[in-house]
Amino acid sequence: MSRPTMETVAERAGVSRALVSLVMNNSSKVSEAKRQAVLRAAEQLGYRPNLHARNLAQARTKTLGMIINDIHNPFFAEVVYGVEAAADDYGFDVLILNGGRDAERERRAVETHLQFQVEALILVGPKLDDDDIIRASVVVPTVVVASGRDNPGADTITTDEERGAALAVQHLVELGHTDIVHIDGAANISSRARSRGYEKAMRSLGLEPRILRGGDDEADAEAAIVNLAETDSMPTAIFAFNDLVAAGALSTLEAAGLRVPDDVSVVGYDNTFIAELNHMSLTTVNQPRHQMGQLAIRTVLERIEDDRTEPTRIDLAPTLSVRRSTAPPRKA
Amino acid sequence: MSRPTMETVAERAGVSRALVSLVMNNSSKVSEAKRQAVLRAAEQLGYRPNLHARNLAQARTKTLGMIINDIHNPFFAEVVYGVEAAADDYGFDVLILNGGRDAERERRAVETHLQFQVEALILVGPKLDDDDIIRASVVVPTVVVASGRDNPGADTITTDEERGAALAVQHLVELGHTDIVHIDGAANISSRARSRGYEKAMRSLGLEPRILRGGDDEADAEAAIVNLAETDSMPTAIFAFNDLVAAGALSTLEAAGLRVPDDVSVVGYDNTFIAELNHMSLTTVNQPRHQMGQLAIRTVLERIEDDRTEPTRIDLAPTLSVRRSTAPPRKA
DNA sequence: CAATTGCGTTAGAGCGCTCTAAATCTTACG
DNA sequence: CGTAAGATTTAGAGCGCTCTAACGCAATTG
Repeated sequence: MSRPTMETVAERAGVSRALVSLVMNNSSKVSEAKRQAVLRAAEQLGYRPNLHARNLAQARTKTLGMIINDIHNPFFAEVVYGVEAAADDYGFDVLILNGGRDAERERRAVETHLQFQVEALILVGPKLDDDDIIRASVVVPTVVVASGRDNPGADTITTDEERGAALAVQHLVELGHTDIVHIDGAANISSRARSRGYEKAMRSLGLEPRILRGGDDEADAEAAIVNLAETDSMPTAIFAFNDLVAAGALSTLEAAGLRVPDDVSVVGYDNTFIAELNHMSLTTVNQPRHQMGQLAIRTVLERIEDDRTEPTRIDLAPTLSVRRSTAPPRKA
Repeated sequence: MSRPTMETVAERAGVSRALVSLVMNNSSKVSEAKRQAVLRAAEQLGYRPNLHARNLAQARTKTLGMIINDIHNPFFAEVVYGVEAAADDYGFDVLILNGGRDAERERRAVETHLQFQVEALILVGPKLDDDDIIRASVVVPTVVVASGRDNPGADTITTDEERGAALAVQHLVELGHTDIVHIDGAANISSRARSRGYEKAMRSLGLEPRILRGGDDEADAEAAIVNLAETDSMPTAIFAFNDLVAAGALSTLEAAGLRVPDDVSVVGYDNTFIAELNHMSLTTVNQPRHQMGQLAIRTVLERIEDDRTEPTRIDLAPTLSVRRSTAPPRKA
């Protein structure tokens, strides 16, 4: 037997459907007596408002759609918490769909969200290309978080990744390193900015940049370092594209008999869970993820409620989390 | 200006609303000419069906609600992928809500899902208590994944955690260990079964169990091991409640000058991302998470489509993933 | 005491869609 | 050429809710 409706509750409480509606939206213009009667009836029947009906009638949903690049990645989880905290404050529900590291899946997720009439779209580290994002942002306010680039049409929340890379270089140089290699993120979306930041920082300090092609996992790091050991000289410090690559560097270096940080210092990027593990204890560049999530909501709400129309771009400052994977070079 | 509706599309295509509906549900009884006309009109207008209206009219949503204990935890991510893959196969959308390690939040998430009229609830590692789960399962088919216990009213997908613990013990004993300590999960939901498995396995092999109070993070492991070093004797092997505790053990042991696995072997549980990192390379008990997710969907669909009513309980077999954190004891 | 005010309540239309039953149009056949 | 059988198409009710306008009634006022 199907779920009770407002009609059912109204009957049981001996009032009209409209009155039940008022109670459910706790309107002030309902007598205490009737309010109680309605609440009691609802309770007894296990009544729950049907959001679909409400959304239809109200022509708004108070719902936001979020798409996460990959739930596997704890980097994004922190952003999600920021988003949820802020959305709660404003009384919005957040529906999460998993992109699964696949642009096609993300495209379908956008479609699903739009069909659910979400009032805004929050894309966390999207794989989508500019056209996809433009197409979405025409329909509904869209904010892109942590994509590492500008997104036409949409609002953007990023951190300054060039600056993040510069922080890493500075830290190593201050420790006394001069021979610092960068393992980049290959085709990864943020790779460009980080490499550029590394290169600029090195040059501005009068050092020669050395960039190796990496990727975004441990194996990529291994390949890069093996290559380094065989055909090139081993540097005193490595700045990796992200924490996972840094982790790969750690194990590959130790397998080669080199100690971190005694022989080689390693810096990661993102300050994920991995970096925090005592056993890894990676010095790494931190992005204020929670804050990024919160700002995403604020930004998007400015469009919904205050109908702002010009795109916004917020670029936050990264910081460095120093741990035990960096130290002065041996022969310094 | 608001989004186009079926009415708009119908007008533009010069047909009735009903016909547009047929096309949108790609019914076979529509002439090719009209189908094209409708599709073209829809395309031009950027029409998207309104799911709320559809759900209302159909009195079903083809949507499942999933609640994840904590998106931070990559253990659950794999389950999510299993769930999504299976749901895709059956044409269901899966809405994800984050429990945030908080029973109250989960309760609200259940409520939200029910108001969205989801056809089933998938609870992954829920914090909810039995009553909450019963309450939910009365309204809608509910399946609990990886809760480590039976859940009245709901279907359950678990792995045999006692057996998992036994696998760990067996492995260590086969390597030659006899002095094996277990650091438990304290109040953690799965702690009981794992400890029991450890204890039984030890006794059945004629060994004396030693259980230390742990917890579920690195610090808990550290406390336990410091305690071990100071007031008790160091064993040759440690079986930790989970991978994170094992990671804590790793770093604490090394900080104390002990080498893993040369001096002490360490086994974790869950085969998370951490265990896989080369630099950790933890031997650990693996749960078939992807499969658990898939089975969750199958199970719940049996209720929705084949209206099964008796509760199901599926208990999968864990396996052991042997890596480099275990080896024969030094003096063997 | 009739008229006014205001509070609490309700009737009824409408949100965008599906679905049944009925209408219309083709086509085929005697 | 008339008619039955299909094939397409459409009208219209209804899903559960909100919202506007109006209603009933008691309290207030001149």
